[in-house]
Amino acid sequence: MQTMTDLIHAPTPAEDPGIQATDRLARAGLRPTRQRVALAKLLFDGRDRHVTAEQLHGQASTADMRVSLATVYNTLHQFTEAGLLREVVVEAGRSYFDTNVSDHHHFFVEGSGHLLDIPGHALEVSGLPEAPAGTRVARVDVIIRLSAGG
Amino acid sequence: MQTMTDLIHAPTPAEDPGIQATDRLARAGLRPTRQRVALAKLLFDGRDRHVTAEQLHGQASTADMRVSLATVYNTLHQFTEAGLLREVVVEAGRSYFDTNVSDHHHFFVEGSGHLLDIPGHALEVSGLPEAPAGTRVARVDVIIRLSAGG
DNA sequence: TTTAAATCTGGATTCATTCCAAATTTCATG
DNA sequence: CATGAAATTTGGAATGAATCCAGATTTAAA
Ligand SMILES: [Mn+2]
Ligand SMILES: [Mn+2]
Ligand SMILES: [Zn+2]
Ligand SMILES: [Zn+2]
Repeated sequence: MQTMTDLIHAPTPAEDPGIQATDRLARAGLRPTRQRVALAKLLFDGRDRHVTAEQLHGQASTADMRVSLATVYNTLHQFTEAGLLREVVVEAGRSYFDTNVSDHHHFFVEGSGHLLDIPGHALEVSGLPEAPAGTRVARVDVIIRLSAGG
Repeated sequence: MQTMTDLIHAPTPAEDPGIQATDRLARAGLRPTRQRVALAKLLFDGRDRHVTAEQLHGQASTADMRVSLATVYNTLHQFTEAGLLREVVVEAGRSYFDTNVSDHHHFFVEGSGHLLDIPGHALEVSGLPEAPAGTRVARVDVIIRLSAGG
């Protein structure tokens, strides 16, 4: 549930890499439950991360945090809805969650399944046709698929 | 298995939209089994199509062709390996197979799951960073995600 | 505190896709 | 045209990511 105080904040989480997990949740209007705080600490450690639910669940287990896989899925989706994460689909049957919510694109290394960020300003897409009537552009994803072997 | 005669052909299937299903298979070095010919007829009807395995299986059933779902999957993958199709991933948990194997990109309409082609020449991606050492660019996919509501 | 709403959880379930081993079909060869 | 080895097909089982569910627990407004 949203409370009045959620509406008076200006700064975006992405702008402030050093903010604490609890603050981040508060700003996003999410209750700071034990599980969410724990997962936020793992996710927002300063690096840009691209993780699957299973990977994050594994990392939490390793760190002796008790969180069910169902909650990891719930949390990742909640964080995504709140704009704290972005979902990236590059392979059928697997979703990555990206802690970098700024405008950017990706290298995808086919064999390893690794995602690498390409800053949005580095890459330019020109000649975009108009969106079909009755639709609007929600997002432009550029995925550069890489194979091993230079 | 490939035979000697597979190697002496020049023209690419994509260049000749009117060729028969059996010819297409022969040129790709695939045996013209009843199932493959039937599916090729459905797929390469002149239009550019983006179908899932389930959709194609449904269409085959409707047309009173008896083909198992396992064979549809096998065939789609074989056609893709042979360069007759291209696999497109835009949503987790679902693969589309594209009869347009020329260089192009896609609009993806979020709600309906529809894919629309954007000719490759219409769109230009500039400022591509160099591929990381030990890798080469296999493909560049641009996906423009559309939401309903102009 | 009290208590309703929100959240968490293990287990069942869904669903696309893959796997499997037996049955059938294709086709090079004689 | 017949033979046989290799390729292909197939129904059903298995997989694995993701979702669903309903009961137990936690959060936070009042
Ligand atoms: Mn996963
Ligand atoms: Mn499908
Ligand atoms: Zn990223
Ligand atoms: Zn296409």
